Amino acid sequence: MPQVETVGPLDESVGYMLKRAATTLRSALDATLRPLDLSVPQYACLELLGQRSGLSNADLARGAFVTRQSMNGVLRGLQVRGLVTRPVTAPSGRSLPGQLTPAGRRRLRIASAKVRSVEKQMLAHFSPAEQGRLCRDLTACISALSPQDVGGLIEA
Amino acid sequence: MPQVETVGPLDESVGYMLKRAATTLRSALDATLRPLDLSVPQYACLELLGQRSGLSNADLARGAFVTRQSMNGVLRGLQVRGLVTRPVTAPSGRSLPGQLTPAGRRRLRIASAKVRSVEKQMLAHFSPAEQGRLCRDLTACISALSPQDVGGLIEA
DNA sequence: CAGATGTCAGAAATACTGATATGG
DNA sequence: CCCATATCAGTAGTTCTGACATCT
Repeated sequence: MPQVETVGPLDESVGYMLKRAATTLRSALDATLRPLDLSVPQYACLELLGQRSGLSNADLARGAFVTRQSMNGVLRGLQVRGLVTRPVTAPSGRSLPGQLTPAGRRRLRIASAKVRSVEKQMLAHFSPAEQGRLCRDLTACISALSPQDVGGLIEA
Repeated sequence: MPQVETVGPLDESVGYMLKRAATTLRSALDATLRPLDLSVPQYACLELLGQRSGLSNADLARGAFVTRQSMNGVLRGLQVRGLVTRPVTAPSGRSLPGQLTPAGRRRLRIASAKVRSVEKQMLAHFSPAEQGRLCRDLTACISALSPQDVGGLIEA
């Protein structure tokens, strides 16, 4: 049983390790949020609304890395449970600004603490400086792959 | 239009940036592999078999971060297209060791080059030393969250 | 007009759960 | 007996694609 844990070229691939790390974190978050009856996208939605009230469905979808359709379902679930409210008619344009209810705020506070605890465990052996460095490294990876910065060829 | 790109607490969350980076990379890989008629899991499967011939379906599923059921479908697709072969009867136990066909090896060579190119773009502004450091950082994140290393509480 | 949004629909891939059977 | 494997089935959530209407 090779276990695939063998040291090979893939273990030196940043892309592969990036995927592994993201998958591992996702699993840990799933397990942590399950007792709160929240999926990761649902938690992300609450967190986004907690940090900026009035975000639309499309805003939340981008922020949670899901499609508008999926976020629509997520929002419906949160509304049914009374954690989020959205006006039935758009105050301007077509966007429906979402908002946390008091219950939503309470649930978010608990979930947020558990999520921070998982992140703390993940970064247990990192100094604050190293955490900031890792964050900047990841940001650099993102911008280097972003469409507007195809400058890899232009500003080479 | 808030755009969600605003600088907020989430931008300092390693977990959030990890997810963003993984999503961005996934999109870039999707676009790169599309012309080759390969999905990311399919490419991962070929890459794994290229580096270690004879991996079973379960091995490949673990290596590509998908369930055994999904990898089963992936493998079927690759077999139908003549890129991978698997024996119909297990030589020992129940595992069916997969293997690349000559056509599979050719396809992998092309795909692997394109994937490396994407990774190179992602790490354009990283020195080799910084790449190694990022890889080690990600590895540290993974092991800190892994079940066997719940030592966060034990070796605290 | 272009662009963003909300919404609907269908096809496809995937995950999750549970169950079965086989082999080490 | 325990564990890993392969496989099948059903349910659900997600993505992708395309389309349409509304509003700025």
